[in-house]
Amino acid sequence: MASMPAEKPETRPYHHGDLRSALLAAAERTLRDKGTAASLSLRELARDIGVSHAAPGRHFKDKQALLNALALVGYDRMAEVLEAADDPGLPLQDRLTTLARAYLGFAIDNAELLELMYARKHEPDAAEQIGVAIDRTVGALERAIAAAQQRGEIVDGDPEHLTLVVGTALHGLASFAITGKFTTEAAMGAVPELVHHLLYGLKPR
Amino acid sequence: MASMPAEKPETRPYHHGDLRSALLAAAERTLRDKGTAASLSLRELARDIGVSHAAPGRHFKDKQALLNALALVGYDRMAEVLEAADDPGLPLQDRLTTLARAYLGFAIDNAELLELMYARKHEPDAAEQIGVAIDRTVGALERAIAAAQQRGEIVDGDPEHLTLVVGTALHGLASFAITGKFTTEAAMGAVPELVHHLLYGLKPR
DNA sequence: ACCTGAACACCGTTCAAGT
DNA sequence: ACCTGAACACCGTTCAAGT
Repeated sequence: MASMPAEKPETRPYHHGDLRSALLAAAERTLRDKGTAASLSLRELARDIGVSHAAPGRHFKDKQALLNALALVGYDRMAEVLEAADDPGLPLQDRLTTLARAYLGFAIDNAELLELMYARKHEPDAAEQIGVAIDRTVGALERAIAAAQQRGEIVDGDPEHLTLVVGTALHGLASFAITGKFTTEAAMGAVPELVHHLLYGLKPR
Repeated sequence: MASMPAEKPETRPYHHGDLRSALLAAAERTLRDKGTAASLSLRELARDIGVSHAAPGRHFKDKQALLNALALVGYDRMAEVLEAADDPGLPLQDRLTTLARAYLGFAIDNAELLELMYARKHEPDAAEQIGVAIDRTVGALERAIAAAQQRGEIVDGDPEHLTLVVGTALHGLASFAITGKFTTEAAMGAVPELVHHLLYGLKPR
């Protein structure tokens, strides 16, 4: 028995419960409401939960530490969404399109969280944790591509490099969608064509 | 004479000069030093420049307004860099690689600014200004692709859609580089292969 | 171990008043 | 028109003290 996934009971009295996850949950809710991490105050969080304003300091050394933890939550949830959406039985193009839609949908529904997730952090330990979280996220994509490659449906080459092509494009599209460059529908609608172009290239065949 | 581009003298006494651009310049410097917009204080900016802490309020209604203006500066500068880097005489693949390198280089050198540029803003007027700025940025890419298309070197289809393929991939790669998923060298090194895959596709020919 | 209360050194924003 | 000074209502963070 290596390590069990952390349990997250849906309801819980925080009067004496575990403040850490209460803070994370409240922070996510507030972030979604206010729309920006700048207008997120530890003191307000503490007030909402009903603890003293100094209490958060026991669980997060910093406001940034809370934000980092929240970003990690986001990565975990995104990985779950992608893993759930992946269907190895599908033909390559459909499989990629499905994954792309799942990623884009998550990104649009969690725009505020995404902003945290994609923020630069220099603190080495947080960066490392986020690194493995990203790898897990990209994992589903990489498996789809490696499988297709073994079937000869994809060009030879390092699967990691090939995954990068699709990964960067999806990431960029999500970013454009979030920034408001596209509507949700336009972004979602662009997915099939994007996947097609990635597979068949911009040069005439 | 429609509208002249704003003049920006390099040196200037701010005691009585134009505070607005002094604030923007100081903000960019501080942003670069501190690394994050959260640790950027209007009061500190005012102190550095030598005006009262209420003075910035005359020029930016909000801290967010300053940040928005700074993002716009970033877009303008990025568009300049891309337009300067574009060489219409180059063969398609080289031309795209050059543009990609220029974009990536700018992104890495101006990571803090990029974070501002790619932040979601709901304020309608700022969003609109940023929209046109993005279009200008993507313009160089779009011209390269449209030209190649007319030469028959690129697949038929809406040039805007085709540009999106390259644009999203570059944007995503820059984002990965900034987040620290790649070193600068790794990201730059990945460019030629990425462009190649975009042109020739992931499916075997 | 976990939380509180008070304290410190800051903030952003507003607004009358000055030049 | 542009800036100042004072004031208001907040912050994040620390630290002794409580339970």
